[in-house]
Amino acid sequence: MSRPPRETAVAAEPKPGRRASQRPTIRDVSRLAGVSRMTVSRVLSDPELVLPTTRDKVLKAVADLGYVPDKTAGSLSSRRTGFIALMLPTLTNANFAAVAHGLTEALREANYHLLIAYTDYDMAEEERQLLNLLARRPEAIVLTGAMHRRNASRMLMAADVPVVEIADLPSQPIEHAIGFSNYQVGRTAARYLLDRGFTRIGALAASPDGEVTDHRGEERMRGFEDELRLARLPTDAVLRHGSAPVSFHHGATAFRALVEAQPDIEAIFAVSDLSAVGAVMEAQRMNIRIPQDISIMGFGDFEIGREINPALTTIHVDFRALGLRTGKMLVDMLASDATPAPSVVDVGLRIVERASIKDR
Amino acid sequence: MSRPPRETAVAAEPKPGRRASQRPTIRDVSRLAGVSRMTVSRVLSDPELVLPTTRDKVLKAVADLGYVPDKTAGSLSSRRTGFIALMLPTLTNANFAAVAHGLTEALREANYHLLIAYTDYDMAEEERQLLNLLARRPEAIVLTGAMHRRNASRMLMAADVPVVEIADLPSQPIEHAIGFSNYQVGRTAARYLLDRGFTRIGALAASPDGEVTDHRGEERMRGFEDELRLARLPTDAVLRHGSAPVSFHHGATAFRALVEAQPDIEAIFAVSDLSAVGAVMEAQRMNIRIPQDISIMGFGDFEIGREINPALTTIHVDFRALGLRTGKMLVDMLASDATPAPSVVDVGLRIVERASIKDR
DNA sequence: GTGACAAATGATATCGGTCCCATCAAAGGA
DNA sequence: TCCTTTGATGGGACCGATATCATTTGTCAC
Repeated sequence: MSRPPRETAVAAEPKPGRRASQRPTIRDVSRLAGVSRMTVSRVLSDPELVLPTTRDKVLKAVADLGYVPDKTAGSLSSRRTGFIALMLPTLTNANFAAVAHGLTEALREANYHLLIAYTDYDMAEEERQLLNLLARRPEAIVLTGAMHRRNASRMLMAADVPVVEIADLPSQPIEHAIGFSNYQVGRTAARYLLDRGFTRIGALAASPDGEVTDHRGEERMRGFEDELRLARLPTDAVLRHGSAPVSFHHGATAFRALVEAQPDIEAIFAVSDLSAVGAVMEAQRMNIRIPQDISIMGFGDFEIGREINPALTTIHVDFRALGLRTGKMLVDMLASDATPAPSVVDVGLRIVERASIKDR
Repeated sequence: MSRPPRETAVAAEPKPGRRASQRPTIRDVSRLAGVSRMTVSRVLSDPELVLPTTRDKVLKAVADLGYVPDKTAGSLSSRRTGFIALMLPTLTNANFAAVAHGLTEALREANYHLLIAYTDYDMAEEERQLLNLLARRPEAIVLTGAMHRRNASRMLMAADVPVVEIADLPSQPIEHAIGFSNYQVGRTAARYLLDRGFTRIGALAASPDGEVTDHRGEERMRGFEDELRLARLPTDAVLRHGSAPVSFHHGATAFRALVEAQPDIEAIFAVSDLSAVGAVMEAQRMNIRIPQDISIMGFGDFEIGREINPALTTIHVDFRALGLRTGKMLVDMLASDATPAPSVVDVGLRIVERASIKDR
């Protein structure tokens, strides 16, 4: 019984193992170049180790095939994913975006890639996102804001991953922290207004009872109120209005509400430049002169504050530098596999005096 | 010769293979629960397949160990990374951030994670970032802006990954496109001003010769100039000033330069609301009344435009919806493994009439 | 009771790289 | 000359999951 005739010279059929992908692997490159897989791997990760002749053969094969190494496989094998995780409240805030930019820049040359997640100021979401991030096995994790659920903290301790908390100075840091004290921001703002002789002082913030809470903003308000109280001034003009996160519109409506409730108000600190700018715009519409009638200061030094009329006095924190610094620290830390002692760095803050506070 | 005595009852020493990590693996869970690894895997990915009793045993073991599955390993095995790559010019632009938000939201329930890279408007960087992204084996890749280097396009074609270009309508889409025509934005803006009877019409944009180029902004200007020319109007008041990307400050300085060069200017289109708002602020400082003396319109409908005085007339594109829509399309596409025909969707644009254009 | 079929679980190969160690050739030293 | 050292390359195990198929157990009809 003769076997049914088969085409001769069939190309070696791919084994029907799993569904075959078209993408070339390191094995294809090695075959084409006539070297072992290890040699290909070396050419791509540490070319010095390979003879120039061999290297060129390999690089040609790589180019011919359009080979792009699979970092998923590489990560699994080397136990280094090259990911740094970053958790933010939101991306739609220029200062948080600046943190991400600074981080990216610092990580770029060391060839780490940022893995961004954001919580929309929702703690439950933070916990979920944290799991997602951890599952990707980042080599370090950067958190914004110092308020975490118990569970989240536990997960982090267990994960055996360097943790850096930024943009705040937690009273009980998980490990490293690079930031500034939001509480001090509030106190500094109040002090600044007190030093200028204002006595009817108010503030614009979000209500902490909303669906979401901006804990960092709340800290600023706490500091602000404390400083007022120390000066034996009332805090009844500290307005919690609307829900977090604040916005230009928030500032506008809150300003109107505050002025209507407290017509004799002299100076206002807004929890964010966003609110402060909105307040200035509303003041224009209400024919209230800034700073002659009311002085306003904000926090965050957003670009728009420099451009409005009058330019906004604010408290500046260099968020991009914060990101850069954090990135540099991580790169150093991950390069030397020593585990440095937990550190807390205060990058400080700076009042930027512009024209929205009355000279007196 | 007797063997040296050894401790009895040593806990099974971990084989000294590679440096051992402390993190529990699926194997640890399976041992603790007394089931196979496969059963653990099923409990975590498709619990319906497992008997409730077994499931509970496994979940308890998972909780006791604090086990977090390693998606790197899972991705390699299943050939599904759960990553969607997103390439943006920058994160520090509210509209691009909104795209990222919309995308994230649409992808969340299908459990995809966004992998963000950005180029800072630099084409060489785009190419580098593209390689980084591709190496992570995303299941789809979303690009912003339709201008790519030859090489980048080739890499994408070869990568065998669904590609969606957004926020523009490329003349030669790589595959799918969801966006709007920046050229039409420019024409629409010019038409709007022409219809209102303005004849001395100018524009504020960045110089295309700088280190970085905003091709999407350039397209808007091209459309704007074309429409002016069709109306037989000069384009000499279309000012290219400073370098991309534009900012509030750019708008302020460009406005001053334009007004000084063309004192009789009646109406101005700014390539972005950022410039337009900066221009309005500079006008206030110059005691030029908007819109009585000069009318201004922008593009992008940024939040600040709603709040300034006068409120800014602008061209609105719903970037968040754009992201959402893209995400939904991808989720559908990846769920059915059919390869849909390349599609191009124009989400259109809308003029938002506010107070910065003079009624005449 | 028995066979057919479904449900639950397990064994093993595999994904695509890198780690570790072995091998071999060439160079240098005694 | 022979041994040691160094440099270049290769072989095979392994990273930690999942895909696939096999096996076991349970259910139901006849």
